[in-house]
Amino acid sequence: MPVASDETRDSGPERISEAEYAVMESLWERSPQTALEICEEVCSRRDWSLATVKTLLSRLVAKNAVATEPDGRRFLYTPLLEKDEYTGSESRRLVDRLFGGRAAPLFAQLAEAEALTEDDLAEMEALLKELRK
Amino acid sequence: MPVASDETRDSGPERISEAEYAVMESLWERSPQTALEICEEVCSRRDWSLATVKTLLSRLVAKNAVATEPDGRRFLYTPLLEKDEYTGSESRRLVDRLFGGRAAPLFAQLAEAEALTEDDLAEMEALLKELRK
DNA sequence: GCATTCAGATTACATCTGTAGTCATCAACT
DNA sequence: AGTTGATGACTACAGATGTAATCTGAATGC
Repeated sequence: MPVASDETRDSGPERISEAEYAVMESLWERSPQTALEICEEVCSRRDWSLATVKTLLSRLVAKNAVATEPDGRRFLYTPLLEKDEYTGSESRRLVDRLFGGRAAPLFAQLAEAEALTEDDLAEMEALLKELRK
Repeated sequence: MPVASDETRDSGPERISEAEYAVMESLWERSPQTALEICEEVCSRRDWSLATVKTLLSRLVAKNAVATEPDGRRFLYTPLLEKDEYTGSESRRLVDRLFGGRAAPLFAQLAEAEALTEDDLAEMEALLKELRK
């Protein structure tokens, strides 16, 4: 029997690192963008060089998190990974890892740390009411 | 003016990695414990060798997250970093990074992902009521 | 007292991450 | 057409992490 055509496995979306996330944020804000445009937005904030952004972009492309489209001799980058998809899976990871999958203790934790604003409370109340309907 | 006595800086508790966290979990569950006892609890679950646990323990000691106390020729390990301290700071990190410091969108996210159980909802309602008093 | 054994300490090593520098290429300007 | 500048590709390199194997010294069994 022939060797199965491997190397096509996806094994779930690869995780993206914190630095890579900064690049994604820029792309979620506006896309497509060139490497230079992204750098203009994030390089000063993070004190990065353009080269750093380019490296992060190629890693993101390798991870299938952003797509490239040629535009003359440069590339336009577009996010493939959606922001909600990312924040959702990271949030679930945290809840699973730290709170055994239960969200309530996380909430209690944030309350104790006084990390909940008045607005948060109001929004969450509204959300709860909505979920209960 | 003399050079400030540096090298005593703490610069905040060092972050602990995911593998290290597994060891901390065991110690939070019960402490003090020996390296072997910890391994008995986590090695099978994570498919680790005792050597791995020992490495992680020394890194945790270096990071000031656990304390050692000699017991004959081996050590008893005790957590220095409290569980709440850790989960609290990790939770805040996530909220800051992904949701601009606002907790409400995190809950919206979890709700959308159907990561909220009935119990969670009830507990959160109770907690909200409590916070509002 | 000497061999065995059981710690912790030291060393190993591949991968991932942060952060760039350098190379090769292609278009554009003079 | 040759030089210059802009771009992505390739290379670099240190520190963190995952995952151990090996070394070393002390306790213990004869």
